[in-house]
Amino acid sequence: MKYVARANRIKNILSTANIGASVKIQGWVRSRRDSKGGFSFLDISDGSCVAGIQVIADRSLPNYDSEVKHLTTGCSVEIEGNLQKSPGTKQQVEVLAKRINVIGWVDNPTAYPLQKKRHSLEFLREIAHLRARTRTFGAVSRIRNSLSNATHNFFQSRGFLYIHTPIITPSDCEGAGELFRVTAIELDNVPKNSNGEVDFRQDFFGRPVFLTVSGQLYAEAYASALTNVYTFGPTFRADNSNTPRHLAEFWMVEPEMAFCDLEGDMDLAESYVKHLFRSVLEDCTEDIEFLERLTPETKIIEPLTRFIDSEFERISYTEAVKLLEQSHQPFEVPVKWGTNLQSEHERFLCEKYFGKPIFIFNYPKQIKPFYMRVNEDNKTVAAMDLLIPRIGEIIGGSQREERLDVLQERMRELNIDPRDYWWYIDLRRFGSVPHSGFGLGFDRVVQFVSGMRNIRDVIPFPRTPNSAEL
RNA sequence: UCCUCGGUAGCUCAAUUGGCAGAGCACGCGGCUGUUAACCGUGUGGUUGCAGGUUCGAGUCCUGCCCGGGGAGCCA
Repeated sequence: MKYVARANRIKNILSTANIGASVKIQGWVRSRRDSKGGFSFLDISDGSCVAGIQVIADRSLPNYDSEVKHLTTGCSVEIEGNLQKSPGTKQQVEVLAKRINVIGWVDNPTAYPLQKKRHSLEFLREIAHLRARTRTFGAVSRIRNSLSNATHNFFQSRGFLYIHTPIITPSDCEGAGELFRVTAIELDNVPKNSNGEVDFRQDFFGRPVFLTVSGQLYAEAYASALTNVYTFGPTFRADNSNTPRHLAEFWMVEPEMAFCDLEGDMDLAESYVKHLFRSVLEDCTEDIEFLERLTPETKIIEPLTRFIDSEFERISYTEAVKLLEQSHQPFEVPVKWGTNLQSEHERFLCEKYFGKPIFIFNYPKQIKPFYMRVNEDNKTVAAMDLLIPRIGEIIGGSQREERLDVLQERMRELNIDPRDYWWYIDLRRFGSVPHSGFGLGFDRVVQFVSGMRNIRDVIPFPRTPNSAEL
């Protein structure tokens, strides 16, 4: 038997609903229900849409008693038949099977973890290799794909170049969290120098290297030649963060624009996020509706629509602090200019006070890294965060410090060795330009759009502290 | 990492004051004239997270550890 990648999948068969047409479907059995009439209903899914297709398997099929009656959830099948109008109320059309081939049995149905009933997300997380077969994870996967596609469409249509920044890097991108070390040294035979320290000169790269925590510094180099660029790749943080919003391996979209200031940065961020919302609403309507039905307490479509049609709020850090002070809310931690805003503060502003996505910009320079551009007041830097309800921060960005002397001064203040950043400093010596960029936590956007509570459920195989089982 | 709640059958959960470890679903078998969380009957299924302790007796109480959820911090 020959197999080819098929274009005509269940989604297409259901949407064209061509009564009488001869169809072939390949997929996995979601459930089998035996009718009183001596035939069976099969619910078949191939991951192309939320709905499965109903197949009528009559007892006149030659393998009805020997095979069809023994099909269980998870078996893979190939079915040929004719599309007919369904007398049932839950679907418009169904397939009257002429031939049912079982491709792969579930050899021990009791051991197959997925059942017809609803499973907890925590349980499904333990069987990440099978959870894509559920409606929920199918929907999330299609949404993730759509957002990914929309990302490229957005930047490509604006002339941004997609660049591939390195995954392995000697740079620790100051302030972006803990690093995973990459080494080819045999850990039971570590080379030491005369001081008893690990001798990285004997390692693969002849120096210490890490997995990237951000492509930003490299993107700056390319923006300083190609004007507008973006990266979209995996990012690694070894922070011991145990929250529903953090992954040790996540995906980040990082545009970087030459000749662009902080306001231009926020403008682009706003356009981009709205483009994502708009296109996923259109592209994955059924998936989003399905997920919203699953968790009715989490509204998705209404806020998405409202955010697309409204201006995101823009407020400076200093104004935000004032607002919080005047709010008379019973915060656990009091607001104080010069310190990081607490989650409760951000949530109040974003969810309660404004009720929509907000940019907070111009943060105190003492809580931000060396590369952010120092403002006129010499107290704040041109940084911005975009917060959205329910998720919190999805974007962190800034205008970069393009002035050589100011950059060097900042590095001295923060005790950063300029020799580690010689090439980054070079960019300020040779045709420096004002430039800006940001990083968008892609998985967090998927989380927001899908309504999933835990970020571990929007990436196929999540990596978190103490968890990389498969 | 800290705070907090939890871990009982393959899954979702119950078990009163410390007193015989249960139900639904799944799976097997039988039944049923179009089902769709199918239904009816019946059967299989347990080291109560792990290791100690208290007690005549521990799923239940105590100590330590492991794992999971929620919150916080760090961030995207």
